[in-house]
Amino acid sequence: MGAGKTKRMPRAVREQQMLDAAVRTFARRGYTAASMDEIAELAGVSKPLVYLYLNSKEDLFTAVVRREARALTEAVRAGARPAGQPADRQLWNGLRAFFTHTAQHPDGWAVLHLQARTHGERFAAEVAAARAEIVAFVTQLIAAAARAAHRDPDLPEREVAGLAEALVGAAESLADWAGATPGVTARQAAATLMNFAWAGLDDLMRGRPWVPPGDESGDGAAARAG
Amino acid sequence: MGAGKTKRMPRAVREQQMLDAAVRTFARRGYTAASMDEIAELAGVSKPLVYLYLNSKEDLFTAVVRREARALTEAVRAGARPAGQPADRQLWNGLRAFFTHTAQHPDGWAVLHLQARTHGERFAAEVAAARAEIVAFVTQLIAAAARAAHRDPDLPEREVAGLAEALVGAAESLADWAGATPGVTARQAAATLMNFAWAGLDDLMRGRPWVPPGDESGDGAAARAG
Amino acid sequence: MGAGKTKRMPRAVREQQMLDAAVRTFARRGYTAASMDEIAELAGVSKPLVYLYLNSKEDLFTAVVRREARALTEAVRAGARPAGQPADRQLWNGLRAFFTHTAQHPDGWAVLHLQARTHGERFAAEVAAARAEIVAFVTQLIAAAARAAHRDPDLPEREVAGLAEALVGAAESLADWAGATPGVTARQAAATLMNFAWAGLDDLMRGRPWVPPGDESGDGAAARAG
Amino acid sequence: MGAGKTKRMPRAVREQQMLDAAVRTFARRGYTAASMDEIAELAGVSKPLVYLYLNSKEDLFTAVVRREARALTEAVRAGARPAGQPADRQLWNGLRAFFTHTAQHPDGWAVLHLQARTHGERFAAEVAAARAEIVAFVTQLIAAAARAAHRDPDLPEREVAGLAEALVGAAESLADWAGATPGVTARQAAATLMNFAWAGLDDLMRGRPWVPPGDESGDGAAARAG
DNA sequence: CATGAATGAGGGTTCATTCAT
DNA sequence: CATGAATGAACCCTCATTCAT
Repeated sequence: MGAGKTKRMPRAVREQQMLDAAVRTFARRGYTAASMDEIAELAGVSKPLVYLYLNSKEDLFTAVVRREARALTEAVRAGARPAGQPADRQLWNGLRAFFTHTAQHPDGWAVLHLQARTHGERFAAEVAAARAEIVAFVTQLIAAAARAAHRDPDLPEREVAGLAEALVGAAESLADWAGATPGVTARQAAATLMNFAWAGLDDLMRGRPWVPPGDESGDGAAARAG
Repeated sequence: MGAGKTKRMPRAVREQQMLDAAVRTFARRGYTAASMDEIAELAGVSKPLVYLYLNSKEDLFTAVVRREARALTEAVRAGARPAGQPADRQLWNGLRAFFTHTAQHPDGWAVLHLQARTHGERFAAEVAAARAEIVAFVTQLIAAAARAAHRDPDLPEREVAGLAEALVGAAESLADWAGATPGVTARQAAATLMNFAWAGLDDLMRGRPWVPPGDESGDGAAARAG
Repeated sequence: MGAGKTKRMPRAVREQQMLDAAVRTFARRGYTAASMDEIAELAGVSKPLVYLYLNSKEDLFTAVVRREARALTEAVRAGARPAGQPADRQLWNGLRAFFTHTAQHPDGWAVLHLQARTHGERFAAEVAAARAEIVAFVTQLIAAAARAAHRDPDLPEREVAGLAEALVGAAESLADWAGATPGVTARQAAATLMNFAWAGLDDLMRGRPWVPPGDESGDGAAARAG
Repeated sequence: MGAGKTKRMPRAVREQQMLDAAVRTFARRGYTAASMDEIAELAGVSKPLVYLYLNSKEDLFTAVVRREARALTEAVRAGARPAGQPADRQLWNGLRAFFTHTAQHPDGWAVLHLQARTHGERFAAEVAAARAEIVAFVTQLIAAAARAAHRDPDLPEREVAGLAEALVGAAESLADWAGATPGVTARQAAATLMNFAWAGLDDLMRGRPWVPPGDESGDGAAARAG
């Protein structure tokens, strides 16, 4: 019953183990400094097996990026469902899912946010596609909110794109911050960002925070927003 | 008197040439792919001289990061001066300086934002220190604004820190976006961010944008906000 | 009943299939570049079976060389039979058999002539043995011809050995040449070599070619010689 | 005065040392089995230096082949000069040069004759070009002899090509034989081949050998031909 | 200080080969 | 005997770094 060198596992399982080891190693060492030897050892297999299944360091990294990107976008999509709700509520739910996921998968987040963008066009394109998906989602939320407020004629497309970029960038930064600051929950990070983005600093200063909806799927207390 | 090999320049000048070549090479190739040979050649000096002045690749990269970080923080600080103005005005000026600087020094920005964070703790710490300085500045602006609105008792320190993080992250993201989107000026990026951060999406949707102050230090027309 | 995976063949048959695949692969890829995977796949068997029957890549190659060498010497011996005929006739028949065999088994010839001599002493020795056999046969033909012409006292043994070497080398070279030159038949190659070796260039120049015997075992017309 | 690690040699010298080591290693081990480590060690330098000067294993082998091929063809060309002499005399001189060179450079000969033809089209083409040059030379000699004997109308071009191939093949084979048989001189090998090729076996048997011209450049005694 | 010779150390990649099922 | 998981051992190649001239 000991866990001494478990052997002969099906390929799919071994592959996931390798990807797990790779995420961790790439996150900690960086793409270049991470050696295939280290990844193989951490995965508990020999190097040739890694090559047999994943072909090359580049392919391995691509597989890692793809897996982590998909997991993140899936989490956000699932969190923001269903589509019918008001824009701020969808955003609130999506952000909570985002911060929860990045908090639970810090290595994956580091690979996506730091490593994948700096080591070759191929990887950058992979992660850019996933990010574009999220930016598009936010863009659409903003446009929906504008429609709901009968505001669309005056918001040029590029301005909306800039706002979405700003919001996503703020979220990414807060994810790093929450990861580095002990005691900050996903809910708190989301609340801070909703206040910032939805209410704005001026309203915040005047004591008019954004108020989270009474949610039923949450983890207990309502977010303390300011 | 010919324009052949320029000779015998003071050490400080030679060093700046090396750093210039290094920024460019590190930005284009990435830290690992950049070779000392290429940097020396681009700087127009011999490789041993690079080692004599900068000691090692790691030290060279550190020097580059330090120089670029200092230049960026200096630019922002200078832009936000003098200290007495209203918080939104200081922020507006600081952001314009930030976007102007990143637009004019894309290689330096790439090194700081992409390379330095992904190649070892030492470099990451270096750039984190500079970033912390800017975050502190923004934090203090928000606190000042809160005080001005008699709001401080209810804004916990951590919340302010989170807001500052969000704002800085949004700015970084917009800097990338502006760099990649032709036709977006520093002023437009700053205006978009001020709208987003100061007025908030809800106000924006209702047609209540943040209005830039008639500025005297600016480069011409008032920002078109919204 | 279906034509699916043919099963349960006797060991001898399976082994020949493996050797067939191996000759082809070794000839096309070369000894080192040929992979056991490719050979097994081409043979339609699993890799472990190859190892079960042939032990190792080295043994497999040795078996291939041995089989092809034996086939070639057998063909030449059979062609030159019966022993009683005049030397030039035996040589003529043996050469025709040689060129016919190399033309019909180009992969085997390539393995023997190119691969086996360049990948280790062990293989070189194997093919050298077979070659020595043919050289010995030619040597004996020359000695017989000398005896028939009452010439032996003056032909030292080493000289005869050299002549046999020259003749065999010329044949090998012509086999390559015939294989690479479209339209050259085995009979023509043999005729060219008989002219060269038996008549000699000087006689050829003077219009005195060697004339092939009216043969009864041949494939039709008499050789056009010159 | 000891030969302890001589250092800092000019590039041209080091390159020749590397090529020397490479010829030897490639000849003994074969292209694939020869490791760059072994070559570097035999050359008395570190592996990176080999790569710095010769770029890659493939390039190194190409350089070796080119150098050895050029040396061989140069030797033959020089031996056969001047062009005005009778064909058999030119051939005789060329052959002596050929056997002398192959005897003095057995490793180079092995690389050209065995290794270069079996390890990739690129190398094969390189050596084929050199061989074609020699074949062309022989072809022209035969044609000249035919013209001198008023024999050209009846010797088709392909037949001449075949004869040249046969002669060159015989020479190659005799070079191997002479290299492997102690006591066989270049002169003896050349005499054997001249007898074989020029006089022909039939004449030889009848006691009519080809007689070497009284040469003045030779190494002493006249060739004992038969 | 330029030039260029020189290397230690390590990383990616590939096979022949074996064993459990 | 097929299948496919698994590895030991090498090999090619590169680069930061140093030293003599």
